Amino acid sequence: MFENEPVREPQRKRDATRARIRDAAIDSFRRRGYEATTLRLVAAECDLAVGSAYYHFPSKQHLVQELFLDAVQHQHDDATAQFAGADDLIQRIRIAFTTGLGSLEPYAAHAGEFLGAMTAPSSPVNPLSAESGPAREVAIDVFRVAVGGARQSLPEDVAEGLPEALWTAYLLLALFWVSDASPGRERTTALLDRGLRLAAMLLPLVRLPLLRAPIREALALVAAVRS
Amino acid sequence: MFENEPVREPQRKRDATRARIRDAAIDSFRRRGYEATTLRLVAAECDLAVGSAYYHFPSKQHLVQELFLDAVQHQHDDATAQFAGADDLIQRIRIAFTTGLGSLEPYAAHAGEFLGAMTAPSSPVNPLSAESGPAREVAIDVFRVAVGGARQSLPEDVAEGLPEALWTAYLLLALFWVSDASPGRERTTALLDRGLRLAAMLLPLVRLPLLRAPIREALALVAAVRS
DNA sequence: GTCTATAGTGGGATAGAC
DNA sequence: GTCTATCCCACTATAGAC
Repeated sequence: MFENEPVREPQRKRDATRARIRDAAIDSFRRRGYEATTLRLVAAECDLAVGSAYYHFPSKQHLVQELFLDAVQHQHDDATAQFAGADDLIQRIRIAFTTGLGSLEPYAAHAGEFLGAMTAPSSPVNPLSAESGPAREVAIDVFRVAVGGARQSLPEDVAEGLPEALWTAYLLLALFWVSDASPGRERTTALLDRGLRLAAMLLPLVRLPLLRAPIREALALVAAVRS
Repeated sequence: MFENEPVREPQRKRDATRARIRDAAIDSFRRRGYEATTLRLVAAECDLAVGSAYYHFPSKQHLVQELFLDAVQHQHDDATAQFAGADDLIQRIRIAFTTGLGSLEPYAAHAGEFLGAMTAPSSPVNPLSAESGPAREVAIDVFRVAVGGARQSLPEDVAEGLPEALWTAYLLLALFWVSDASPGRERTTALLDRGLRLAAMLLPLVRLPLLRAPIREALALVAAVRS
């Protein structure tokens, strides 16, 4: 209230402990996956009691939230770096997708275990949940920059709806990626290639009068998914 | 080996017990949802011990499998009845979708809880898993009949790839439906309407030479998802 | 305000006796 | 085939130490 020190000191300690738990949990998620990561283990690796971990994070799923924030931050940084040398729309979209999947790569061995936590609508880790808002904003922004910085010009409604549509497509691709057991996840790469080739085919047709109505309808459909 | 009776009798008992557990579980899933359904409760409602339930079904998820088999059978029956009076392609596709969602309606209150069990790639309940094969075949067949019995004729490759593409779209619509909290799930209905309107718009364009390549690419993309 | 220690609940799943 | 007993987990409760 009247002094800074008594507040700031505990705050630093609080944050330091939080960070220790966070880092140990993320490390364990990478090495052991979601299910084999128990809060007993995480707490022990921090030399803390189980109750202390629960004091800082109300549930195991909230620790997964930290993982996603970390991953999306990496995606953002990697994409930003690669966007510098690319002005073609399709190429920039590819960068947005591949950096996203790249940020999940450390968890690839156990990726499927996280889906259960992610898909429950009541889960804080659900990509559409309020608690996932910050991570979601960063992710969508990557797609906004990808579209906005491209050399090609798009009809206004397409340019506006496209980033969210791409983010939705990215979630679905990640869903596929998780189940992809092919060597080097080549099936996911092939699927992405096909999607981008399709996009490249549709790009020149986007101003065709005959296709205006279907395109508007398709955009409205994607917009209806999030609203 | 050498007689029928000693084999057949236990077989009947075995099936009867299995059916009791199955029905009690499905009933509990409807009333209590996935999480609140415990095998202790289900076993108690069958006057059995927990271990006995596990003797017949190796996991809770295998009981969800029974639920899906039951639901898809209802979809199949309802759709078959309604197909009799409809020969328009779009209308038949609508029937396939609405009967599918209708078969899930009894579980609507707790639908989200099942997603976690469904999306884990290792889960037997995953729609793409080997164990889900029987349920999947019935479901895809509904879409095959919907397309095959329509008055409109389609290019051969479209007619062949469309049923699986529609089934995939149905899974995605169900994914949306699960999270749809709008009154009467009207957002899901609106989404389906939009999708069908889009399909109706594209239908007359399907033989347009300019669109042959993108359409083939789109079908190949969906086919790549299952393979 | 931060953390520990401890004990407990109830759930999925399993082992082994009968 | 069925049971009882048991394991390990996420999570909660609480009382008190620093």
